[in-house]
Amino acid sequence: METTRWLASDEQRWWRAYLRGNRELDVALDRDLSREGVSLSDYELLSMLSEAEGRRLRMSALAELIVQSRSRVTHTAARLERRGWVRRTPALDDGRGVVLELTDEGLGAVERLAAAHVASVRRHLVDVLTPYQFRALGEAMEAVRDAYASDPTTPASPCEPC
Amino acid sequence: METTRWLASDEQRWWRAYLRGNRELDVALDRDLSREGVSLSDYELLSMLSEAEGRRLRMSALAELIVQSRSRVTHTAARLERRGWVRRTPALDDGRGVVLELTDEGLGAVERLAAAHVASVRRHLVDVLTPYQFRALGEAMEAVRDAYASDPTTPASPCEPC
DNA sequence: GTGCGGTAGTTGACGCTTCAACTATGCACC
DNA sequence: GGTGCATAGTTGAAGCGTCAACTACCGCAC
Repeated sequence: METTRWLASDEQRWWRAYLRGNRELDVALDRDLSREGVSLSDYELLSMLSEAEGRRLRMSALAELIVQSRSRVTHTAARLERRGWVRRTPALDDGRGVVLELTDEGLGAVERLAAAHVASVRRHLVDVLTPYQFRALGEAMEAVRDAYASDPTTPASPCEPC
Repeated sequence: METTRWLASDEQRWWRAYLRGNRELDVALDRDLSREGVSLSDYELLSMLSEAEGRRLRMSALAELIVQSRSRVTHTAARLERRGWVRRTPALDDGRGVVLELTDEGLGAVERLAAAHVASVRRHLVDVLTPYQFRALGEAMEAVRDAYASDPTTPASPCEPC
């Protein structure tokens, strides 16, 4: 057992800032969206669909895009289907697959929600940073995102040493 | 109704990077901790307690520190109490108050968890950034955090126009 | 010292997320 | 062409988080 490399005091400070800022941003965005009757994760799903070609995506592609389990996407899609915003159709090229499609009603909803959401993102994130800070934040998070993708312990890999 | 100021393409890109990177980091940290039998939010509560003077904190102080509702903290504390890691005692100076205290067993748990958690934070965040990037991330998130604190629509303010 | 509004914390019900088990299909190899 | 293993998606139960209602207490005003 090797000794732990603890965080230096600056590292600690930034890590804490990340934890708190992130949590607060999440709370604020979710609160703003919930006034419109959807959660942030509902919105993420809908907005990915709205941008997809033909406003349709495979369930698993959707799951990966929004970084959620397939099970969660199934449940969320079921809820959104009950609201008439989304429709499930079998995938033509793969008998196991399901394609989720945004209905016209769903598209209307996304468009309405998007305006509120963008304002919220601006208010709680973009506008509180200098353009330079925002860019630095974005680039750092790109590095985090890409590291995850190439992480061998990510669920995608079924067994470690193969 | 005013027209929406949409995100410019760079802004969009960084915002998306933030969303995904953040989600993936969350998933990774939570997965690593869950192997030790606790969730990230359990850990945050425990670690705040472990650093507090006398390893004790008022419920509401704890709630604010980890940016969670008092109700959630009550539930989490109840679960941790069942595991023998924390103890609830009445606050001496305020008949309404409850002080949550980390037990010796709880302290042992935090110390064990901390090593694993720090390694996880390093692996998924600190080590994938240059020191300069990490600092920029931390400073940006400090700005986000501080903006939230001074936001008049934050739950702290009981009524809007007063 | 009574009334009143505000704060601290809890509770239980409901809704969302997770997890493990399951069905069904695809794909490779013999 | 059948066996075996992987992938796609669903299901239901259990756990966690949220919300509104509730108790109990504080502190001030009168």
